[in-house]
Amino acid sequence: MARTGDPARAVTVSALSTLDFALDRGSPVPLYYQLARQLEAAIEHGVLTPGNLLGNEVDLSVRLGLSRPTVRQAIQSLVDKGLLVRRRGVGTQVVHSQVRRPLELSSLYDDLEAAGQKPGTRVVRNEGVPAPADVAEALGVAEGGEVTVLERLRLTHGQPVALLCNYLPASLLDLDDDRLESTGLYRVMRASGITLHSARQTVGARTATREEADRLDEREGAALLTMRRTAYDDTGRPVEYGTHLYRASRYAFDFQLLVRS
Amino acid sequence: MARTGDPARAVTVSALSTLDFALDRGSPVPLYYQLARQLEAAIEHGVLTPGNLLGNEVDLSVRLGLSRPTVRQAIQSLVDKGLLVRRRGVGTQVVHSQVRRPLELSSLYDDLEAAGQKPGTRVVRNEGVPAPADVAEALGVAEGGEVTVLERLRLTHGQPVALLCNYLPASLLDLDDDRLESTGLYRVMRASGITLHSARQTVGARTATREEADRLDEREGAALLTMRRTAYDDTGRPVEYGTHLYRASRYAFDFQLLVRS
DNA sequence: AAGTGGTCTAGACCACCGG
DNA sequence: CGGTGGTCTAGACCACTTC
Repeated sequence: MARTGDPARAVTVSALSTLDFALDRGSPVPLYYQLARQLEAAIEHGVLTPGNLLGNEVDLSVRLGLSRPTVRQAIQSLVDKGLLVRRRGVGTQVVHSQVRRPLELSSLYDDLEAAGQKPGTRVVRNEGVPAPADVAEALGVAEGGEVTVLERLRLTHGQPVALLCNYLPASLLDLDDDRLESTGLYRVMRASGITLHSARQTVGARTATREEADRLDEREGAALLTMRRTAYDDTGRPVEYGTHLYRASRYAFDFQLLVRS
Repeated sequence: MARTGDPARAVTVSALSTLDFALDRGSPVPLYYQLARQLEAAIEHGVLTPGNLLGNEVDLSVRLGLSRPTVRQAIQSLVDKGLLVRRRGVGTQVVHSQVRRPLELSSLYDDLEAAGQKPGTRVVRNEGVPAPADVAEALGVAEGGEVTVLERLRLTHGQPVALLCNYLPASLLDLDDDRLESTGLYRVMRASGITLHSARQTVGARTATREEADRLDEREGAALLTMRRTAYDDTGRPVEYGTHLYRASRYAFDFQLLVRS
């Protein structure tokens, strides 16, 4: 990031002009997406460093042989990700940022795997039951109507991390114990053609009861993180309702947020 | 053209064709934004109900006297908010959804106010101190360099809800105790021209120490929600680092998430 | 085959920022 | 003032879904 001794330059000009981008018009991948990915990679690898100006859109589009709207679409997608900031009359620059993990619908399995923890799962229960009142309301089914209940114990290094209890509309999909023990619920759902769209979560805390403490290998009265979630597919239909218990001594939720402007 | 009276139609045609939108070309408000707001209002007020098809973009643009890209820009902004879903070859429809609160950089003050709780604040501490190691790292200043420390007790109905400890770079802004007691920290920062851009949060839980219990009016060993956060402005500069403690019996975090597709 | 959204072009004018 | 991004137009062709 050699801040040169040139006293007149407050902001370094980017090395973008020396970069060459490989755009393949024959590819089914959209041009704006190809460009966005390559810009992102350049930022990731430090070719474009924080504070660098990106150069104006018109020049860039001419150099790349693209129209300006297409270049804008690429840039906009990175702005939406929080990697770039645009200022009218100034230009587009790379944001300084220590961490860039996006906020996603948190899947405990994926989180643990990303942390290199090799998660394990023990399916404790997997059967059809009449829906209790809270479940019926969350899933939009009649109280007492059949739903699938799924109870799992999540482990890392052989130690319990969380107790997961999920309810799904009956006959939504086949929940094979073996598949559930080798991956996360959301992956099983996605593989069955269910596209998650949104979810509502509530995160709280409470102390462990005697029974919970036993199952999680904690002491009675230990602090637990609680999470209640309803997830919806892209038609707005509820596809999952769950209440989860996490050992606070071994797990915390980690978010990266972008402020809507 | 209009759908024939085929009774076997699964999806109702929207009332959009009977709606009239008022677009003011003289206004400084962008046309796509005017349209987006009016579509959003129509959804909000139930004029466009979940499952309704929106009608194709070309017709809509002709009817409104706008170009298709402009109409698309309006629709896209609502798709990004999770209100609409587009399917190639099918159309654009309103998403069924019980709740539509977006996830935002959670400000406790705003959250409580939105819940009609009339939050109160007692500023316990507000002074310059040498930065401890964790604060120095989070804010990107030298260890022992001066930072402003702010400790506040947040109340509703005269009862403590949370104990907030925040650190800010010294001389970032004037923190007037009176203003802090009448509103939230983020509002004070915004009013000082600081535009928040992103934040990283970690949410966990633990049991209350004797002293914490006293200050929060809880019992020793009660479950507390913990939150650690670093917030950045749009240049990527850290502007705030905080560690917060919430009474789990009186507060929980509530999120609405959209899945990136 | 017909209809939809997805992508792309080659221009245009405007609003804002800096010197 | 010149340069930047912000907005807008009027077309075009393609990919996908449904009938």
